[in-house]
Amino acid sequence: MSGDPARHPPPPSRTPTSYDVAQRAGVSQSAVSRCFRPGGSIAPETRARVLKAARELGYQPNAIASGLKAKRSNLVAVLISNLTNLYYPEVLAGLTRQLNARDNRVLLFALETEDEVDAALDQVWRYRVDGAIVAARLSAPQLRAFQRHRVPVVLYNRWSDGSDPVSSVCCDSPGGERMLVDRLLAAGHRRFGLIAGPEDNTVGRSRIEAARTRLEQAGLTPVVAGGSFDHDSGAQGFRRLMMANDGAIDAVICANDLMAIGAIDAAREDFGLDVPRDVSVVGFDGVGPAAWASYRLTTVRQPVNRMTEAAVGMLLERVADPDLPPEVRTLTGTLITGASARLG
Amino acid sequence: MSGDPARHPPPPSRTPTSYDVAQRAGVSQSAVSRCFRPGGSIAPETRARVLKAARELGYQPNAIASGLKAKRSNLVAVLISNLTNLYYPEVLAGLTRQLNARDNRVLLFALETEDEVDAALDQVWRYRVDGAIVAARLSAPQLRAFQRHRVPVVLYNRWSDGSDPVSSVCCDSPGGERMLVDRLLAAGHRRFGLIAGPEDNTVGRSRIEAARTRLEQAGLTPVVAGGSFDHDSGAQGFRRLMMANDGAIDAVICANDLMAIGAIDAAREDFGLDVPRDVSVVGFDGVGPAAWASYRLTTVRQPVNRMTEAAVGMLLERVADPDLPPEVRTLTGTLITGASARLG
DNA sequence: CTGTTAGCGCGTTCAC
DNA sequence: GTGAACGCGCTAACAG
Repeated sequence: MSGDPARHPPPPSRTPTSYDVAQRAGVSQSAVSRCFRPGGSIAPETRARVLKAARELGYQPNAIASGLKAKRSNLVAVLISNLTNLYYPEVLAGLTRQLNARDNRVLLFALETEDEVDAALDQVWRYRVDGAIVAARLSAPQLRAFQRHRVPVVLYNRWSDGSDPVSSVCCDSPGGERMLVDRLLAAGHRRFGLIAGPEDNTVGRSRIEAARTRLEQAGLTPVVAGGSFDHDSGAQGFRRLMMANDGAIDAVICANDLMAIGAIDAAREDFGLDVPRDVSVVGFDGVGPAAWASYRLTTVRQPVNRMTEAAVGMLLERVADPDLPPEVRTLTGTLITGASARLG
Repeated sequence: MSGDPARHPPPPSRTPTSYDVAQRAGVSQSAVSRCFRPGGSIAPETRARVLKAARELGYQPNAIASGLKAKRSNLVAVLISNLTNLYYPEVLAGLTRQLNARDNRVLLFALETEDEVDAALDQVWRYRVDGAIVAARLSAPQLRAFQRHRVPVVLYNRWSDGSDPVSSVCCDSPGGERMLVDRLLAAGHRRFGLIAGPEDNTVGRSRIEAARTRLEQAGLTPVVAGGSFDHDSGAQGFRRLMMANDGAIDAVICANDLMAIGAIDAAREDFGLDVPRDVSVVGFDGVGPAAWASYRLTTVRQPVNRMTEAAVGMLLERVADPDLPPEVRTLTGTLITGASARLG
C-alpha cells in the first residue's frame, strides 16, 4: 500500500546493521558482509537482492566495526606542521586525494608547535591507523614509537637525522640549489646573500648548505642571515644582509619562496631597489604567489603531485607488507625562470 | 633478573589489550577500562597500578573498539573544498585545533570538485562520525542525508539556499561590504567596478549583492565582472572592467582578497596604474598575502578564530544534544585599512 | 569500589 | 554459494 520504499525510505529508528539488511533480503548476515567486501563469493542474484535491501534501508557498512574485526581501519594519519605555510595546503590536498583514491581516509593532525607531537601520536596509536605520513619534525624516540607500534610511516620532506633509517620522500635540495646557483653565477653575480630557514629544520638547512657549498666551490663566500620561513623573516633577513654588507649584494638566495617574496618586498620598499636590476632574488618551492605579477619569482618548483603520489604509494606498500625495508625517494624539482633574477 | 621493564618494554608480539593490562595489574578488565574513562570510579591506588602496567606494556585504549561499543567515535568529518584557496588553510588549522582541544579527531575530506561530495558523504556515514563541519556546497538532498543519518552538521561560510534550516556560522557579508562601500563613497569614489566570485557560490554572491545594493542606495550603478575567486580571474576581471568603461573606474570591489590582489597586479602591469592614486581596490577575507608590502590590501578580515570556535562549539553542542534547533551565527569582520584604497 | 556479564556490528572460519 | 557460530576490544549494567 505504501509508496515506493526507495523513494520514501522509512525513517529507521536506529542506523540499520547488516542484520537488518539480511532479514529484509532473506539471507544471512554473512552474505550481506560478503556483498560489501571485494572478492566475496556471492551469487549475482543474491547480491542484487542484498544491494536492493541495503539501498532501501539506507545501509552503510560500519567502518568502525569492520576495522575492529579486520584489524585494518583504512585510516592513515597525516601529521603536518605549519599548515598556514602556503606550501602545505597543496601537499595536503594531494595526499588526501591520493589516499581517498586508494580507499583510505585521512585522520588529520595539524601541529602548531613541536610539543603537540606526542599528544597527536597518542591519538594515532589509539585509532589504530594503518600508517602515517608525517610532514613534521620527529625526534628519535618518536620515530622508534612507530616501529614499536608497528605503524608504517613515511616522512615528507624530512629525513631521519639519527641512525634509524626511515622511509621518506623529499625534493632534491642540492640539485635544486645547484641549478639556481649555477645560473646566477653564469650571469655574473658574485656577492651572495643567503636567507636561511629555522635552525632545526633539515630541509631549510640542506638548501642553504647546498647553496653555500656550491658557492664555495666557485671560490665565493656568501653571507648568511637567519630566518624562519615566513614573509617577515625574509624581509628582515634582506635588511640584515644589506646592513652587514653596505648594500653590496648581487643576489639573495632564500630557503623558501615566502621569504624570497618578503625579501623582494623589503628590497623595493625599504631600499628602493629594482628587482632584478639592482639585486636578484631566488626562492624554493614554487608556491602559487611566487607566480604573481608582482614577483614572478625565480625558483625551483617541487613536484608536489609526484611527491604525494610517491609518499602514498610507499606507505600503502608498507601497510600491505610491513617487512619492506625503508626507502628514501628523492625527486628533482624544476627551475622556474621567473623575472626576479638576472640569469645566465 | 631483567632490567627495568619501563625502560626496556618487552616487544609485544601483538598490541596489548586491556586484558593484558588487567592481568599484569592483577585487576579485572573493566577496572582498566574505567581507568581510561573520565568519571570512572576507581581507587587511586588501583588506578596507579593499572597505569603502571599500561605504561610497561605500552598499552593505548583502542579507539575503534571503544567507538563501536560507545556509539561515539569522537570523529568529526571536515569537508572542505578549494583547500588551495589561501584562506582555508587557516580555517582548517583552527578547526583541527579546536576539535583536538575538545577531544575530537578530524577526518578530513578535501574536495576538488562538486561531484566528489557524494563519495565523501558515503565515507562519512561509514565511519559513524559524531558530526561534520562543511565548508563546501551541499545540495538539498545531501543536506537531508545528514538528518537521515542523524549526523549533526554545521556549515562554514555557507548556508542553506533551500527551505530546511541548517546550523551555520558565517562572516557577515553585508556588514563588511557596507563598511568598505561607505568609506569608499566618503572618499569621493563614484565609478565602481565589482568583481564577483563563482556564480554558484553563495558567499561570493552575497558580498557582491551587498556592495551593489549599498551603491544603488547611493544612486550609483556599478559595473560587474565575473570571476572565480582566484588570482587570474581577478586580473582578468579588472581588465574587462577597464575595457568596458574606457578606463573610467574609481574603485574596484572584489569578492575576495585573492582576486583583489590579481586586480592590483593587472592594474599595475597591464595599465601602468598606481594603486590607490589612480584606482582603489578592496577585497574580503584578510588572508596573509593581503598584508604584504606590495599590496597592503584594504579589506575586511574574517574573525577566523572566533568563527572556527563557534563552529566547533555549535557542533559539539548538537552532538551532545541532537535535538537542539538549528542556529545561524553571523560574525562581523573588521575593516583593515590598508593602502590599496583612498578612504574617506 | 570492584568484578561479572552481555553485547556493539562485522569478518571469518567452518560445515553444509 | 550459503549460513551458523564465534570473537575482535571495549563499555555499561549490574551484583557483590
